[in-house]
Amino acid sequence: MAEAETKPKIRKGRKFAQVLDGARTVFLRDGFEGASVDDIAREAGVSKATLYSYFPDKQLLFMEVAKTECARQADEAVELIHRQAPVRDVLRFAAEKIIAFMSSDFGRGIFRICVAESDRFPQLGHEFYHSGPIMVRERLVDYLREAASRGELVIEDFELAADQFAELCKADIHARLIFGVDSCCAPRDVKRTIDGAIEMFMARYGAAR
Amino acid sequence: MAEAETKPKIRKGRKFAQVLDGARTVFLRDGFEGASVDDIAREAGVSKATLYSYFPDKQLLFMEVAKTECARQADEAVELIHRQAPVRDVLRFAAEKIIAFMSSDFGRGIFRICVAESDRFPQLGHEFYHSGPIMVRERLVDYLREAASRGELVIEDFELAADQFAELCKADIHARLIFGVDSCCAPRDVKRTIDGAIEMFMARYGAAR
DNA sequence: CCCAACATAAACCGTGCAGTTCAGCCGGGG
DNA sequence: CCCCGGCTGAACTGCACGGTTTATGTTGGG
Repeated sequence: MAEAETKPKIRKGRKFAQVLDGARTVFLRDGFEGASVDDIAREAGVSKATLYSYFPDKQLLFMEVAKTECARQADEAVELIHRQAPVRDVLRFAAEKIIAFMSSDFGRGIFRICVAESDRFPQLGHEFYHSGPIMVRERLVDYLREAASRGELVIEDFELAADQFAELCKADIHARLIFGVDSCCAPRDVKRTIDGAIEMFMARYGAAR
Repeated sequence: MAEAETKPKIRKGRKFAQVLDGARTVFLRDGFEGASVDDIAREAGVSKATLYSYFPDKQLLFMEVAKTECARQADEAVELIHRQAPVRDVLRFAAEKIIAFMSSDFGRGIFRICVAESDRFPQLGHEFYHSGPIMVRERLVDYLREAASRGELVIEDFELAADQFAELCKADIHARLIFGVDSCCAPRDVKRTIDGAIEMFMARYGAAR
């Protein structure tokens, strides 16, 4: 699944990863327009000529970085769940993961850049959506199905329930992060949001107690 | 509240609004970096010289547009609520308003640009946050307080409850809009999200029936 | 009718950036 | 020892853009 290896457009070689890494850093920091190829080459510790020997142009390089990062994002999401613990514990674990991701520099960076560039690069938005939100939803749905079959939850629309939970985890926090109001999110606020999300979710979907 | 009129930095004049309008269009379409001053002048039907006679530079023009648009956004939010209707109806009304805004070209545009530029222009993120999400929260909190005092709802943390509801309205829809997957949101999906949000909110905060 | 203030189009300047070229350097394999 | 391919850095091209200037209208008030 990972390697098609047959793409004709991009050469490989010793410093390939180096270039990609530098590009990652700079694009995530400065966005597509903001990043200069010279910056990227410097950051990567590579000459511009070398960079252009690997990638035909800035756009392709950017798309390659974006794709790689989306894949990485997906990896992060995969190890989300699959537990037999009490529902509330599993939900808390998932919530913490979700919030940790969106608080991280990486999470914020890739989100920002995808939002900003997703109409200049339509497939980028698509890629991000499927490797992020959709991935989370799928993991969550898997778990919810199990829990429901054990009679711990009562859910009709699993996709919706999953989306709702993920959304609840963002309450207050996501906006503050994105728009940079008091950049660091106090653990107190995080706990409040998580507790709130779990409480709400259980009130709606918890088996009648 | 609207006019301080004492700002020394920006001249007024006949074509002031024209310029601002053109800038609005182009910035919302192309972002800050993407927009060229020539484009803006052309769009505004004004010469570049005229434009620069009103605004000292691109940044100031941008901030002025952004501030204006944030204010507009706030206006949209204000007429949200204050009703005596059944809770579910009021919530549905609010949800429709929220979704309508974020589906609109204007809503998507300003969100995108604020996300993209909020670290180049820190006060922009701040402005957007306060004239958007915070505004909605305040209206919602006002209403929730009333409803709670009438015994129709039982809520401890009103701000959290308001944020949660607003967040629930985004489920699935927001991401799809932002990242441009099947750009138009089917009314069916909207209804599903709204119904889901209301159901969840009432399950959590509805007075014991 | 004229003058002053404002508007316009167009040329212009400096800068920064994507992308190219080239002369040279390094390391490894014949 | 030499050759060859990858790498380097630095210079260079072309272009687009932010911002300024200029020479020419256009308008409206005294």
